[in-house]
Amino acid sequence: MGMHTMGQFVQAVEAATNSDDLAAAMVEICEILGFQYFALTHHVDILSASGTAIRLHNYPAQWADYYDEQALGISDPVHRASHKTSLGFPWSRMHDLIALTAGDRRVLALGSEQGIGDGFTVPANIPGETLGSCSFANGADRPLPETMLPLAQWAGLFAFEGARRLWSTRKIDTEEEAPVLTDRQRDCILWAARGKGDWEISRILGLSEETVARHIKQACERYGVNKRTLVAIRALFDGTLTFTDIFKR
Amino acid sequence: MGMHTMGQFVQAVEAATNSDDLAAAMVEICEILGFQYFALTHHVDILSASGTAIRLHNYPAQWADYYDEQALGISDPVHRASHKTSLGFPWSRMHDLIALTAGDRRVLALGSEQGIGDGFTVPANIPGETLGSCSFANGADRPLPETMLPLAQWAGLFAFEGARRLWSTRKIDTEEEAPVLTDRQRDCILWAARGKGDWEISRILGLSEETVARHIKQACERYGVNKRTLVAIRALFDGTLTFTDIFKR
DNA sequence: CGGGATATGCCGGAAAAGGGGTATAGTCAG
DNA sequence: CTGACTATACCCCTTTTCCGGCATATCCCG
Repeated sequence: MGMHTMGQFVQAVEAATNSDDLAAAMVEICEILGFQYFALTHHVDILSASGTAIRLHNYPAQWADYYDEQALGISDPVHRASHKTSLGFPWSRMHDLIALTAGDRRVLALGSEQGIGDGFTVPANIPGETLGSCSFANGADRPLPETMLPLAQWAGLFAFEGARRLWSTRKIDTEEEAPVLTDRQRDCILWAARGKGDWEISRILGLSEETVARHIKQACERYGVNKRTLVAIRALFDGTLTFTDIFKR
Repeated sequence: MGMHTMGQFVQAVEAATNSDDLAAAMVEICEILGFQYFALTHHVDILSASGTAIRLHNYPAQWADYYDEQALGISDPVHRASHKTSLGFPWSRMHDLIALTAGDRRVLALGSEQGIGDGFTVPANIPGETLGSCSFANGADRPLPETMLPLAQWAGLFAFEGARRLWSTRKIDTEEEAPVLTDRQRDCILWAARGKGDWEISRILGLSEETVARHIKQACERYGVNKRTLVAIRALFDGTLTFTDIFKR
């Protein structure tokens, strides 16, 4: 196969002006890659996020309905796994990424009954944005097209970018930007995230307790939140802090 | 070309037991894809993050030294752009992602003088982890191998995953078993992570304020911590909560 | 049945965090 | 040089959180 057909996919996605165009391109690329189904989605409870969240798929209607009713979008093991890596993964390897609960296995078994067997999910993680992914899947009787997975990785991300454009999720043109903390603010939030109180932090950083409180307060203002718990989580989410920062040493 | 050579790359990366093995595999895949240089890196100031951060490249030494001295790892326009997307991008398209400052152009021009012309960068963003990327580049006289970019996307991510394994970025969670929270404890921690106070949570869940405080207190005990900020972060880290849970609308 | 875990309520004091000002000094870009 | 931003420090006051203990009702499991 080749780059030729991929070129057509690129053109189709870039030319898409609505979700139907994008869906058509996805159906074609599925054909080429050797998949029956695709699902391009933000990881949210779609019923409560109607409209604003990316959501495009050609799964069997019955499965999609059940999925929405149960609000699986927020607990789906496939989605959880996609938060642990940036590389696409076959569903059969999910247990390398997350611990599967009994409920997870039930969901997977149920999907299998509904005609969704093995699949390949491409994470689409962007710091500070709603997490998303593009999944490709086949019926239980049809194996994954192993050799196509590298191209599926690319096609999935390219399609997700196309969806972001269509849903106007990209923030470059808008004025709102991810808050940037000063070094001191970040230091203080880091120690707060480690569970230290203001007084402890002041000893660690050699500041007065008041100054620590001030830095944390101002960090909260930048994120537009009013609790240090939330500022720490937001900083974690957009990459200002990382788990390794917090737990190391 | 094909999947055959990609298969060898997969084997080489998976078999790698140290960074030299990985570097050798990268050199080979660069050859195949049509690039001279690669850079697999966490986006940090490498001089102050010695040892723990992923960092592997075959850039000209002179450029790398300059880069480190100036601590470009944290302000590099290529890195900033890679925080805005999950899809690999040619450097010539960077301005679609971020606004390039005068300083950015200076860095790019300087790189060009040092033998780094156009390149292709694959973002590797994972929530809660240090942001990273894998870049492929050529000298100024050599154009990007356009048709290879989809495979470069995959190879870059695969290599980054290999690097994460070698640098043991994912190992922290195997130390101790994650405490299990009761449903109510989890509910309360979830709302606390969303920045709600006990009184608000009590209204949301239909409990008394005291009971909410009690659940949170007991959740803290299970994690062996003494602050709600830390319990929320620990729960996020071990998957008891997810960013999607917290930010879902 | 009895023990353990869970969920719920309440009290009170000590400590911490949130929200409002004010002020000085340094840095850096325009 | 000026103005914006940063880092530092202090004050006051209110609200929230933390910590101890106490008490009841449910449910499941052996």
